[in-house]
Amino acid sequence: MNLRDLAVELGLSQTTVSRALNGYPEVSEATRQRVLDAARQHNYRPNTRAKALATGRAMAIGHVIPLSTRTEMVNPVFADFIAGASETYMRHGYDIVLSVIGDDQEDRVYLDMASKRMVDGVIVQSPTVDDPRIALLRKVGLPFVVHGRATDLPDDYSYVDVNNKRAFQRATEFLVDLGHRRIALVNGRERLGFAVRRRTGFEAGLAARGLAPDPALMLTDEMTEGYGYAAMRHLLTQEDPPTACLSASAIIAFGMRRAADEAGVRLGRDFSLITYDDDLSFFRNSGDEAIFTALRSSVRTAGRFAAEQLIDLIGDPGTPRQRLMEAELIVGRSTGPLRHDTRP
Amino acid sequence: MNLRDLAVELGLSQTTVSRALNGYPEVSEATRQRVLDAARQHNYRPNTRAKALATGRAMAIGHVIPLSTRTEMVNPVFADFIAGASETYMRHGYDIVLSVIGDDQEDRVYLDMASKRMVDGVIVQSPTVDDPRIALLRKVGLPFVVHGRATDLPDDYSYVDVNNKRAFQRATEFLVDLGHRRIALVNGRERLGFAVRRRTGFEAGLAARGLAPDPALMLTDEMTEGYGYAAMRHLLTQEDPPTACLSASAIIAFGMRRAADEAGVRLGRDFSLITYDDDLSFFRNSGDEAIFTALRSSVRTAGRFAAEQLIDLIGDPGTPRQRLMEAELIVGRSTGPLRHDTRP
DNA sequence: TTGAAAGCGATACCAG
DNA sequence: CTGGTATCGCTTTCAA
Repeated sequence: MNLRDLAVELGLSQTTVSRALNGYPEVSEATRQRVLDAARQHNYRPNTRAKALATGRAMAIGHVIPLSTRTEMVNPVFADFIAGASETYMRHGYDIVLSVIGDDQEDRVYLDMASKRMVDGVIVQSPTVDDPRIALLRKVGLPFVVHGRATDLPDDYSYVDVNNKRAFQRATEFLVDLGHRRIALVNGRERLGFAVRRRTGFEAGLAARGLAPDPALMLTDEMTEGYGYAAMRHLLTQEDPPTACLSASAIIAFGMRRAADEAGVRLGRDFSLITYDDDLSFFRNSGDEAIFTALRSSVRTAGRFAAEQLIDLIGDPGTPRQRLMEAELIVGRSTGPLRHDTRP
Repeated sequence: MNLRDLAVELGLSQTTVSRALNGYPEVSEATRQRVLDAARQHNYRPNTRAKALATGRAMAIGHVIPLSTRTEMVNPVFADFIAGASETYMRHGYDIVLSVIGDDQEDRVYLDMASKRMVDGVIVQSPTVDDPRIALLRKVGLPFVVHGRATDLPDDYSYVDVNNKRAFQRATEFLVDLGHRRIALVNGRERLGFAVRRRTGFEAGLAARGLAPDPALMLTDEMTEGYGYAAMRHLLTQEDPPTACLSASAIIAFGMRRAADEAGVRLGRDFSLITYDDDLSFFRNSGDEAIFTALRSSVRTAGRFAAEQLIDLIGDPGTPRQRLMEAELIVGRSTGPLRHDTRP
């Protein structure tokens, strides 16, 4: 059932039917009702592609999910981010077009998306320190919002991010205040912007308490369970082992926990482990349910924010004004309410 | 740059350019090369929507991700499933349209996808025992492949599934052969088809070794970390506690591991825990790295299979023949090669 | 081997 | 308030 069929059946023109369906004011109420009823009855839905062609808007957002070429694995956090974003999209009638792609060929995808006109905008995940995608997208004129920030680039694009630096600084100070002096940092790869900011926060926290960072306690690698395991074993076998640690992700923390178990080290007693997961949440001695629920609900919130930003950007195509936004989502051990800090 | 621009620039008709680009044989080689070069040079990509409108094929597949209305959370396994599927899609030029939606309103999405003609087929995840979506999709004539099976329905649709029953039976027999007599089953909700088949396998395993199932050791609930934790505590405090357990998912196993830790029970020594995760993999005393890598790579394989099935189904629209397929993916402790059993 | 023209299913401008 | 018609960008007969 398409528009013409419907129009013929109603004895009206396509024009009128279209107007009635899209809420144009110049249609009489009686006609509109008749059209609406018929549409409902026949389960009519406008053909997305035809509509897109006619309006020039795809009503779709592209999400590009990088598949780490080293680990060949998807960060499960993206699922929750998308879940959050889709709440927003649903309200605004946008669809999601997904591309899962090795992080070495992302450029091609963005170019494709732009030139094939299949999406009105894209979300950029996990920016690297000096991310080339941002320039690329700006060049092709595809609206975008970044989840995270590219440290070395000017902040003249839209993003949703959390204050990684401050969070790690706080966590570090917290550990020092508990009496810890030897604190380790098990970080992700520093080509990722957030990993750099986390280290910076860690160092700032130590400095604020008059401590110097020990390079032997600062580890960095791809964020996997195996890395966490290896890191923890490595740390525990040092001659002057740390008594506490900041881990950059839940998955790392799982590995660390396993190594601790094997070594007979009880987390929370013998050793303090703080996990700050996926830009968004903050846990002590991770391993309990909060790590699943709180992390995920905050990632979802970030997804919602990003989607709202992007729709806003697209919605006003005349003015290419950019927006900055920083959402601070720090979630305690129990799933409490989220706090959002927005700066203009 | 669109087709007309390109045609004008080349001094050819749109028809010829289109034919050259799409590999039609009646174009002279010289012309084709000229067109191809110009297209590459101008970074020309056909407008997806126009193409879809003209051909009647969207070149897109719908994936509907259910968001459990109870836990409000996305099963991270879907990410890997989609990653696998997208390898296949990419090769065939299909895009993915994603809908994340509460499991109470899935019907609407499928209807929408069908009538809005935005996808050529869909993947159905986590079928329930008597899943209404299957009849719905068949009615609207949208090609689909199910990841899993709907137990109570005839097998006259395409699916990719693993032999849950046999896997649980084997695992159970394995535990009995190790000397265990009191074995627990921490299962998912039995409205899901695979949960039923897992229990059946568990019971069959016990029966095969001459043991009777004890209802007190058979738990069922939504698969969360908290449930695993509660289940383990519950099991350990019984008057005649089990010495081994089958868990239905990694996330449950995490919770059980936490409870075991707290109770001072060492997995693999005091208590044997086998996790069979997300229809696809099989682990002993879960918690090591294999659980992440092996699980995920097998889920990806399932995604690839499903995508191939679906494309095959779509590809031959004349014959509505259905295909059955059962992939058996059993992965041991270390990430070994996958074994695939396909029966026609 | 090439080109003109008719759709595909909607929107939007211009008349009436 | 309603309708005719051009248009979006591409594919696909049908003619030449």
